[in-house]
Amino acid sequence: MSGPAGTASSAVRLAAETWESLFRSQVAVMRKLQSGPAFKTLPVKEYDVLFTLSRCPSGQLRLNEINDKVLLSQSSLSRLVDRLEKRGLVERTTAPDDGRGVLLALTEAGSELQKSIGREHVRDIATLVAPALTADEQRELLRLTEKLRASVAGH
Amino acid sequence: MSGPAGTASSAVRLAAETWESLFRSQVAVMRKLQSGPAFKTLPVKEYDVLFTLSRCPSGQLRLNEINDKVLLSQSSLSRLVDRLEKRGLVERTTAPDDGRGVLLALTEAGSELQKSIGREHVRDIATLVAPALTADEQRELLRLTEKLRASVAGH
DNA sequence: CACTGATACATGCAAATGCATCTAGTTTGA
DNA sequence: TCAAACTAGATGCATTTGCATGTATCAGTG
Repeated sequence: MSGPAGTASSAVRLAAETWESLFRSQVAVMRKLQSGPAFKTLPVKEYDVLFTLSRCPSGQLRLNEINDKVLLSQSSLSRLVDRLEKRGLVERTTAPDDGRGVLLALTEAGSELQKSIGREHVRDIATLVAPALTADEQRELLRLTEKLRASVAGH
Repeated sequence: MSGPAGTASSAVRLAAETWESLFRSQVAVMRKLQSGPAFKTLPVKEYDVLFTLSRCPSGQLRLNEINDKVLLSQSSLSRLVDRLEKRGLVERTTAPDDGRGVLLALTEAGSELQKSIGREHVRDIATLVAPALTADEQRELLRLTEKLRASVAGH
């Protein structure tokens, strides 16, 4: 180890406590959000897929791209998409440049439902987050979590 | 609405983007962590219960207290504890002051396993978090997420 | 071009999850 | 004091999840 005695272990401890706190805050917020009326018609994870598609400029995403954003196994996502497709909220298309791939796109109904739930969802989020942190603190939290995410994603 | 036009809506947007970033970073980190070899012997959620018990000064927690920390329904936690109990990692006891309640405590084997997985888990966390954020940034992230959690938990 | 290995997604099946409900213990209030 | 309302946790059952594997396509090598 480098540095004075105890330095390495306290760095490890700080990282662990930081993650623990991030994780618990996520649990606390998510618990409140998913119990709200916005998700009576559609589970949060299914909404999340609709949301991700709605944010995408091209309007289409590969399943494996979506899988990076969501905490679900590949097979679970495949079946989640089955359910969305059965409800007419999304459409599967074979990727033009890769015969193995599947492109997913929102249908009109899917887009409507996403917007409808999204409006309420966003209000719920603000109700939880705005009283907890100042705007500056929110911006800092946004910056730090984005930095963490980018670093972790890039191995 | 108060303030100049647009203020309220941009406050809502900031809160939503902050939450989104927090959530995605949690997904990215958790995905890496749970795919590591530390969780071959025990799923993350089950480890989390052992960990929570290990942190508790009295060594015992009520099921409903544990349920606040974990993103699981009451019934799922009940059965998760069944599995831990079947493996001899925890013990259920009727709460002395409330006949409805159940106190959960680690067994010796449970404590051993938690420590063993915990050591590796903590190293994995540090490997992800330390290269991503400076110590000061980690402390700030810890502070902000703890503030958020506390605010949300207190309604 | 055939062949080997890798990638993207689907599917069979066992396990985990959540909703609704049940049981039992506790608190409330008339 | 006692019935009604409430709370903690367990359980039946249908849905969701993940692991292992299957199928189809792609990429690289001789």
